[in-house]
Amino acid sequence: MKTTPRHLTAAEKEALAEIQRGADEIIQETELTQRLQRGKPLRVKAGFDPTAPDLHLGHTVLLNKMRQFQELGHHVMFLIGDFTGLIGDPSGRNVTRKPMSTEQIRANAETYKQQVFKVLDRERTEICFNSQWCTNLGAEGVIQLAGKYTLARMLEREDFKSRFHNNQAISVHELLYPLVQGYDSIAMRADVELGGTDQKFNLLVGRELQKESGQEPQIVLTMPILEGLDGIQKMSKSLGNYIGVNEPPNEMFGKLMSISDSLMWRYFELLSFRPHAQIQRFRRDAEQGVNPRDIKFHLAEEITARFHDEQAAVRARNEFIERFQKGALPENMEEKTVAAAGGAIPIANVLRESGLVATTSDGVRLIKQGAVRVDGERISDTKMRIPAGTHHVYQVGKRRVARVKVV
RNA sequence: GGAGGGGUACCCAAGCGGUCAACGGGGGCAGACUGUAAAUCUGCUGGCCAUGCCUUCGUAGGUUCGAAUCCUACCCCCUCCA
Repeated sequence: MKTTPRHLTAAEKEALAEIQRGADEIIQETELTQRLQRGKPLRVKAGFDPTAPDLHLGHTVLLNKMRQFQELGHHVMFLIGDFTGLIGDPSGRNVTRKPMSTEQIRANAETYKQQVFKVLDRERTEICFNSQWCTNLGAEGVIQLAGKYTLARMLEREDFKSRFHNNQAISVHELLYPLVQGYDSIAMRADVELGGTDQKFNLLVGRELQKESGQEPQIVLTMPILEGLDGIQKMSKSLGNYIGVNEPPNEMFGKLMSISDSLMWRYFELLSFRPHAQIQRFRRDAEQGVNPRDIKFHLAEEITARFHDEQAAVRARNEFIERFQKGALPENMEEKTVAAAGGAIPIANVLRESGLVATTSDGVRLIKQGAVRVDGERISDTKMRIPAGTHHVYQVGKRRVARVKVV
């Protein structure tokens, strides 16, 4: 039975637009508008696997959306899947995931908490652990839960389906994952659940289970998966194409500046809090010949300020300009001391021991390629020896610099 | 349980007695060009006490002057049949 739709007020329209921003899919949008019109704060759930203790910008896409809900006055629940962590989310996997130990999960949950409040409002966030209600489910509860879903429906899920067809193992407990996640929605009485597009199936199971238990089904809102620095693969730590929320300002700023122009718009869309109109204006500026680099500065500064502060961001920008546009040396260079055994030490060893290169062989290679400078002077002699008692600035490529004292 | 195929450097993938520290591609790094971008071109992409030496081709042995390449055993993965 549907309530007759009435026109949205201006404020409601604005709120809806805000919620829609960047979202991949909203199921069902009409349900969302209806619930918004009731004027009651929505209970918004987002679950996190306690497997990735170090958050990167990819994770923050979801956090940003949660933040938006907070600012619109809704109740945001940050769920740490400490119980489901015992199963391991099979989403997007082609192999069974190894379950984690309880200690690991607890430790990871702690690091999560420390990091998420750089985006979320601490005062308005409820942190939940699903072990709270899942532990008491018991064998009986699990069986009841399992009775609400069928194997055929489980196999609708792409990763299960392909594993099944390819004769790859699917452990029975993996089938429980979506069910337990759905049970969380019931326990939390979620109005909305947020997740990445890869979570769509799990989120939909939540809807189904809520319906069965007599609750209004949650609205599912999926966010796109953020591409990493390469602009192609998803941002992930293991691929090394990420920006960690705990990285120092210069690193963060520099990495953001290194992304391609097209990726910049994607980052604006998913990571920036700027009003949409302003981003549109940036786009027009770029089309009219404004150097995209200068627009990227705004992005890099905004993001760096979010995870550090405005001052740090400004400093990072200035240093970036000094270093890479003007070619100056960084202000705070690392100071290293290297011991020369017999009064002098080969340059490749200086590079290795000061951490500028990984191995002496690598150092030798880089010297041959003209990547090494000492006090700004390019070095070509791979066998050059550095005498003790000297203090020089060593550079390898554009990014690696250190002041090294040889003793 | 039966039959067959395969495990090579970060990943994919050649090689099947010496010329192999191992073709090629991807990725990465560096140089040129630039806006630390993209695109493009070029080089590099085991280690070290460095014109030489040492260790790598699933693991352990063996044959040989010499093995990633041949033999034996073991471990792991895949395909087909039951």
